[in-house]
This record gives sequence, structure tokens and C-alpha cells, in this order.
Amino acid sequence: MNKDISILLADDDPDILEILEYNLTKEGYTVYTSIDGAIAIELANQHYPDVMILDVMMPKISGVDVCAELREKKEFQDTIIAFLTARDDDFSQITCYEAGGDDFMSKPITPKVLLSRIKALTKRLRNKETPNTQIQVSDLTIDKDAIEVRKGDEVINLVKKEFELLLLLTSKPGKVFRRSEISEALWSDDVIVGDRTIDVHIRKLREKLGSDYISTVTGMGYKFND
Amino acid sequence: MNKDISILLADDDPDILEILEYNLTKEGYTVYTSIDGAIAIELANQHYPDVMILDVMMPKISGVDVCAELREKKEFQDTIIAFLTARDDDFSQITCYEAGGDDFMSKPITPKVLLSRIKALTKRLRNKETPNTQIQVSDLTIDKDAIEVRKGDEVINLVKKEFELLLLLTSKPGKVFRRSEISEALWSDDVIVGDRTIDVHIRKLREKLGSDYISTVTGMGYKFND
DNA sequence: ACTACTATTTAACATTTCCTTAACATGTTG
DNA sequence: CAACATGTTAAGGAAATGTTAAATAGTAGT
Repeated sequence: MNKDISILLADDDPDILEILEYNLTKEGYTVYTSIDGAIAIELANQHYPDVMILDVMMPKISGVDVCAELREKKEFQDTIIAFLTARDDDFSQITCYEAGGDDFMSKPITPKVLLSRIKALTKRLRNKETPNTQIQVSDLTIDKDAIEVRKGDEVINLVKKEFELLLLLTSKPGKVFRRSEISEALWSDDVIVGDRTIDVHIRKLREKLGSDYISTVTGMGYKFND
Repeated sequence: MNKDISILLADDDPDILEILEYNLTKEGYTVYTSIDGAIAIELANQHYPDVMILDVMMPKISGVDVCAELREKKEFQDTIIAFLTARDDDFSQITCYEAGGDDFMSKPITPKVLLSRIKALTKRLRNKETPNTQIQVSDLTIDKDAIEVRKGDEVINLVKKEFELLLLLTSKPGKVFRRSEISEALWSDDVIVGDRTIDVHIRKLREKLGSDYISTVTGMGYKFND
């Protein structure tokens, strides 16, 4: 469920890293870990994680400096960066936010709290997925979103049942779908359609697409030619 | 500088309210205050603040309940809601995040820290709302801020539901939105609208915009033609 | 709280679209 | 060429959508 979200953890304490990595991985996040700021920057530039959890106190480069440096670059403008620190005083909080941090958490922190915090932070991130809505088969483009089929420039308008039937057949080009399979896929169990019904829909498809796409295998069913 | 950002504060301690209101107002935010959860909900529905800072412990309705209730409604999906509480234990933090909270702060909090926290929270808000307040689709200009649509020079006045519906459809021109999607986007989960309700809104849109923009895909839904 | 007003939803009915069927034609297989 | 499977056509009816008016909910002003 969180497969598409990656998190970079940076902390100089290997124990903390391990605990957090374990818990985040278990939730389905992709996790990168680093034990200092320099490695964190390197990993960030390599993987462009969605979320970074930075310990403020780290050898070489502090979390705040990591954040400030990355925020300079356009690629990290939308990365969510949160800080983790033992020092819970005003000064360091403000420093963190000024460096461009999005959140601030104080140690000790339980994995449970960290998780719900990360969920809150990524909630907004989540809803910009662009699933592959277009399918290419032979010279046809099937657009599931637009519920339409294009053949070159020409837009072919199919009605619901025709579209569903085409989707089924093209889901496995070359495979012969027997009538029973088609019936199962297009109609609910309690509906029993007459023998000619499927034929008629096939005919409409052939009429609209051209007669070369779908072929009949007598006694077996229909298939979409690849 | 923060003129365009409004903040709703809810806390049962008038002193805290006053201190925070003073400091936030000084920074240029528009501030609303309420001493309990009921008033907070009322004010929220009236002003649609960008940020809400809720005390968890409040008479009548708790901050968590306020958050949960508002999050039900689509209008508050993007509102930033942060909690303020004296109880800093795991349990209440998780409760807060589960209720849909974006941040969690523990009292006592200095105005300075609160300010930098709010800045971090609204940072994302700021650069998301400015650029695309106007959308161009075919020959229509949709202005999210002014809630108005222009067709050439002519201003077309849409009411709220019509506007929301148009926004949804134009968010992905060409994509067919099924009734269930439309229903989900325009109404909260607990409201079930009758079958003809969506049609009527579509009809109004066609009446006002012209009938060529929105087409029906029988059995599937509606789409905005691109 | 009352009124006037607007927005939203519903219900009833009209219309359109499309799915299914029946009847018949044509094709395919042994 | 029989027996069966599939193609074709048009028509009836079911389902989806369009339309209208009226009921209801929500808002603003007094």
C-alpha cells in the first residue's frame, strides 16, 4: 500500500536506524538509511526520496545543513523533510523550520508515533498518481479513462458493452475466449443472456473497428488477433 | 505578507487565545478565535480558514472530534489542522493523526515556535494556490478564487455545486467520470443523493455553458470534451 | 424569529439510448 | 448435405438519462 513512497533515514545511531528501518519497511515503504549527513546527501541525489527523516546531530554535516543544502536545489523543493532531535528547545526548532524543514520530532520517539506522523505528512503527496490508462493493441489505442478507442486519428465511439467486450478480448490478444468466459466477464451471475447476444456485440465491434481484428474460432469462441 | 492566510484558533483558555491571536495578527494572519469546539466548527464552516490550531481538551466538543467532523466534508480536505495539547503521550498523538490532523504540538508553546511551525505548515499551501488559480479549458476560463467562469468576455455565474462539478470534470478533460466518482467528490460519504441529482446539475451546467462541453457516455458517466 | 431569497434535492414524467431477442440467413464441419 | 454454429437484421422493451416543477434546505436581511 505504501509501495510507491520512499523514505530516507539519517541518524548516527545504528540502533535507531535499524529499528526505524524495520518498522517502515514492514509498512511497505522503501527505505534508505545513512549514518551521517554526507551519505544522506549522496543518497538523496541518487534516489530522490519522497520523505527524509534527518537527525539534527550528526557527524560531518548536521541534519539542518543537509536540509538547507538540498532545499537549494529545485528537485528537492517538494521533498518532505522532517527533523529528529534530542534537543527539544525553541532554538533548534526554529532553526529547523528556517532551514526549510516541514516537521520536527523529538527523541525518544516510538515507531508508532513516527509512522502516524509520516502518514500525516505524506497524505497530501499520495493523490497524484497517474496510472496507465491507455493500452496499445495492434493499431488501436484504447483509453480506459475516456472510454474511447482511437484508430490512428479517428476516434471510434463504443458503447458500454462493446467497450467491455473489447477490453476483455484485448486483455490477452491471441487467446480464445469461450462464450462462457465472455458471459461471466460481462454479465453478473444471475443474468443469462441468449445465444445470439454475444454474437451481436461482436458484430457491432467488427462493424466499428473493421472486420480484421476479431476472429471466430468455430465451436470455441472469439479472439483478438495479435 | 501573510494577509491571505487565515488561522482559526480554538482553546478553552482565554489567556492563551489572546497571546496567540496577538502574535499571529501581528504577523499579518487573519485570525479567528473560539473557546470551544462547537464554536470552532461554526467558524470553520463560515470562514473556511487555511489553518486550524485546535486544543485537544475543550468543553463540549474536543479538538479531535472537531477535526474528525470537518474532515468528513470535502471542503476541509485540504485545510491544515494542527493540535495543541498538554498531554504529550503516544496515545493522544496517534489519535490526533488518525482523526486527520497534520501536526501535533505540545503545550506550553511559545508564540515564536508556533509561528515557525505555522510557517512550515503553510509553506506548501502557499506555492500551491498561487500559480493555478486560473484554468483554461477550451474557450472557458475558470477562476478558482473568484468562483467564476468566463466564456470569452461573458461572465457565467455558477452556483457552488455547479462550479465544483465543472472543476471536477475539467480536472481531467476527456476522462469519463462515473456517477460514483462524482458523488464521492461533491458529497461527503454519509450523504447519498438521488439518481437524478447529478443529472440536474449537469443539465444546469449545459444550460449555462452551452451544450457542447459536457457529453454523456451512457452507462459510464460524463466527460468534459477536450 | 420571520421573511424573502437562493441553492439544492427530489419526484414524476418524457425521451433517448442501447441491450437483447427472435427470426432468418449464411457459414462450417464431418 | 445434414447438423450445428455463427452472422445479420430489425424491432420491442429495459435501462439510463433528460427535463421540469415543486419540495426542501440553506442564507441573508430585518
